[in-house]
Amino acid sequence: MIQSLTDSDREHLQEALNRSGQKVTAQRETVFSVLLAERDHPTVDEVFNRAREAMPGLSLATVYNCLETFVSCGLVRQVNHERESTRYCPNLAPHAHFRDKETGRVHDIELPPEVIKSLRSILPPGFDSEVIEISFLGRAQGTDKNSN
Amino acid sequence: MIQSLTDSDREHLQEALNRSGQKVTAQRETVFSVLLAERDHPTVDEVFNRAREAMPGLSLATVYNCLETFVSCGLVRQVNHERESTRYCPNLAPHAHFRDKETGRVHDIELPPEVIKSLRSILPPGFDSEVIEISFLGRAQGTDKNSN
DNA sequence: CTGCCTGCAAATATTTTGCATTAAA
DNA sequence: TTTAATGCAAAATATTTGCAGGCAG
Repeated sequence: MIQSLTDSDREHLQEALNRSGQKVTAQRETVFSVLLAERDHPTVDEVFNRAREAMPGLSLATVYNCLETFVSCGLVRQVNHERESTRYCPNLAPHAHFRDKETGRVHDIELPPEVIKSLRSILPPGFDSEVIEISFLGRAQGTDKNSN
Repeated sequence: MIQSLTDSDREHLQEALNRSGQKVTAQRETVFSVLLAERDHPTVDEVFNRAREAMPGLSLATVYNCLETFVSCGLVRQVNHERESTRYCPNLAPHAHFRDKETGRVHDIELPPEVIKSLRSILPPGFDSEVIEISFLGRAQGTDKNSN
């Protein structure tokens, strides 16, 4: 069951959309609420299926549109894992991803500033990077709850 | 123009395939030589087109098969970049990737052991990772030659 | 020989696009 | 009212699969 947005999340969405001259729509609210509900980095298709529960008429193309919009206004990040479809993640704090080989589940791993700094330091002169994507692949024992 | 494998590279291929009970075929040699020739992390389709120059009858499905085989026996790594097709890279030394937003070109960035160590150290207990993928996205000035 | 591999074609899967309609601001 | 977003269907991409015949070991 997808719950609707809290006032605070709705404001967050509205502000980000307005900032880049985009409109708040019911579809965008629904898709955004799906991303916030379960922090499991769903694929487009997973988002589509979950969102349709709350909004049966919703189309797949609209889900693609919404996700692209969210990425473009910085509400959501795309994550690619090897041989996997693109996944989406509303956690904007700097973090790495850990994909469990067994379960396929994707966990967020906190990324301390000094690690980011040491990573940036390996770039040769002339290389300037805004985005760093870090993915681990392996096994996670114990943890069976959503990370974030 | 794709040159055929050096003896040393051919041995390398042969050994890796044998080790996992796979066979050396002309197609596999061709595909492997394509990967070694230009270190630009080509997509499947790019590999296909280049390989066909040397071997016109080659089929796309075979290229997919070959690449999967190479990945499975550790000859080649897959690289995924955001919103891009999977790319392939025969550089097995630990390294990060840097994708230039302007040119689309993918550079390899050397990854010092201490940086790898600091990355592993951020994993919570119970998380065990064999593979770390690090991608930078940004702009690279100057460098216009293949990195590797 | 024997089993793995190739090539083909068809099936899936994924993502994008054009356009008429609808809805937000 | 004006501009942007949705929904649909079709197209474009990307990847996988089944299977008959071919070839490496």
